Amino acid sequence: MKKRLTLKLIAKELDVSISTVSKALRDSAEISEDTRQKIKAFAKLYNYKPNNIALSLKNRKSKTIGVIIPEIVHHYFTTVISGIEQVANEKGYHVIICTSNNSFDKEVINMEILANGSTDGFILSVAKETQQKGDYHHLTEVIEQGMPLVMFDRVIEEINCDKVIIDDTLGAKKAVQHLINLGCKKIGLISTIDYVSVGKLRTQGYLEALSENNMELNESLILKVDDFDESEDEISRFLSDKSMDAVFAVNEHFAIYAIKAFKEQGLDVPKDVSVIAFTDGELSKRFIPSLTTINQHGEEMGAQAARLLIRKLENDDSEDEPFETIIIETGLVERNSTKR
Amino acid sequence: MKKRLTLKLIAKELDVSISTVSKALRDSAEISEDTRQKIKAFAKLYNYKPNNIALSLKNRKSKTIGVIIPEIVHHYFTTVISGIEQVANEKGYHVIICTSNNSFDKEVINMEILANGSTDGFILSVAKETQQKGDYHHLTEVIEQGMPLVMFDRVIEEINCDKVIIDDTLGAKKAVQHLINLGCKKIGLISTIDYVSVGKLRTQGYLEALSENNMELNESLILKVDDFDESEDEISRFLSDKSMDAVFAVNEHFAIYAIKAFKEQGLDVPKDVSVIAFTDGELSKRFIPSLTTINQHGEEMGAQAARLLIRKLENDDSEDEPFETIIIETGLVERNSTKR
DNA sequence: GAACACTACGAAAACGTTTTCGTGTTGACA
DNA sequence: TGTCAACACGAAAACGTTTTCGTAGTGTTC
Repeated sequence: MKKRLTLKLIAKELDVSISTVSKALRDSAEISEDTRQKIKAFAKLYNYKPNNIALSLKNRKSKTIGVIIPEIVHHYFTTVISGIEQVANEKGYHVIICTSNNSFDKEVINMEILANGSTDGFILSVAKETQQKGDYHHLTEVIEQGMPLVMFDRVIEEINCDKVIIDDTLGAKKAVQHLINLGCKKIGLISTIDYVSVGKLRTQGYLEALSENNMELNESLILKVDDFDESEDEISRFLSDKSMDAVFAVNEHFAIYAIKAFKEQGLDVPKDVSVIAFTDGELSKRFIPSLTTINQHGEEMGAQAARLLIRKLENDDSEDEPFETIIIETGLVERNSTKR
Repeated sequence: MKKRLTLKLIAKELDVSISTVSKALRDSAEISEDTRQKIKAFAKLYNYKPNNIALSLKNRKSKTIGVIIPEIVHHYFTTVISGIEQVANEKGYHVIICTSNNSFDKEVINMEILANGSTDGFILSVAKETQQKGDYHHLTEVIEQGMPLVMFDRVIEEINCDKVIIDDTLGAKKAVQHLINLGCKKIGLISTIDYVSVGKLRTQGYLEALSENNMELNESLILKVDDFDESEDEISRFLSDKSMDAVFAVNEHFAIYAIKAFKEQGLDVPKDVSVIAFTDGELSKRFIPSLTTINQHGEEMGAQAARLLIRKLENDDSEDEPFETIIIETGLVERNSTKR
């Protein structure tokens, strides 16, 4: 097992001082051409690489971004991470990822650990439990310590920091407007209960689209799924006697259950009924029929979040710079679950 | 912006020496009950947390595991990460994730950066390009430096280190055996070209299953997909005139294309033909019909890899301990794409 | 009262860097 | 010959810890 080369070792070997070695390697003018060459040659030969930890301690920055997400086994979050990683690496940062598993405690602990020097700033999507609990002390604490924080997707209004979100309401409106443009008259909504913020916002988009088109609101066409595990049955029952010509679902899974239910009723998607979903994942692409969806552009969201964070990190007087909220445009991806 | 509390600051505030503070906080018997209480109270009040970077430098360990994977937007890898994270966190480690994007260069760079103190060891699934190139100098280098390395999934035979893999051949055999048990006589195979190792191994499992059951090998029932992007058409053509009663596909996507093609031929899955896939992902669960699959147990693979790595990290004389290769059992998940 | 053992604390080194400042050696110049 | 600047380098502090060792001060023992 070879020992890692340090400045000290090089200095001893070449019979100069540590400072000389350090300066030579950084091309300081203080060092003569001769010794500089000698030292650099030696360092290269034995593959010297400075110790990141020592540098971090010295510079009081780790060049590392901490990312905390509710869960990693989730296509959308991986696209966000992918976006974060790309711009982070480009700018010489690396990325530590922790999952909170939607647990408040784990979120707090992860933040505390990473805040103790491991990380220069955070990119975070809060855990469901945190949202419900309304306890944000861990967030305010890191902010008070001067660590920049960027929240994305699931953000907390009250916290004063940079944010990157999508316009859920507008996205939902887009989806429903698309259905209306196709000539659909009786459009159902499959959403989640309102305390899940996205459920609420997307429901609002649905309502706005209807009202803007002077279409009557029919409450019986709205389902708010309570228990995810029971959703398949719930949806099937909900769809059984409504004779809709279109459905907007707030996620892929609900859309697929809807299609399944329609099939069982002998209805064809998209001939008899159109289905559109929020969230564009692997499932949407491959399903038969493939799903028309609203794309959340996760990768761009990650990229923007990283850019925002790094800007704060590299700007010394960022203190008094105002916080930004970037809204990522959603996109309509037309596929085969809606008629043309 | 509050400044972070350090031992030095506490010492100054309480008019004792830094060493006294350090010792008091670690409950050293050298310190009198009185001062110990006083210091601990103060530290708690102002929420002192030791600086991880300083500890890393001092202890020459970072308590961090570096994970390098080919891509993160991939359900299987996220399950592995999830497993790694669970056992890592449990044992007080955190996890840095980097993606190589299947690029050799990025894999090398990531390893070099992380190896400079940021990380105590690696868990790695090599990039495709690395596999093709056959250049493993970055792997041997970190090993020589005494950093433990655990490879998973896509491993390199020649590298001497701990490994966690699944038995692709056995898994494939299981799948085909299942089809045979169901009474299928004419079983097709949709695989990848042989230089993708999993394609080769799974093909071998298919062959073994046939021969063990004394079934004749019919080369025309084997498709080796060359170009992933063209695979849909390729599969559709391949399936058009073979009148098989079952197909084993080496991944979800191929299986789905197969089902699509059968449908277009007017065949029903699973009534007329059974389809089974390797890799159990989101897609398999939700597709209609849902897919019978071979599950690779990614989470367990990650957990085992982490356990292996941490054992090496915590064992001082791990030098001469032999390397292990753990084989994760594959499981058969019966769903609706195979008849009962 | 001398010798000794505790007790409770502080000084300093170490981890691997960077950077400021000090200094010995040259050569030029008056 | 004395003064001074330029050059090339080294010593030391600093980042925040832990740990070893040294040592005042106190109390015990014969």
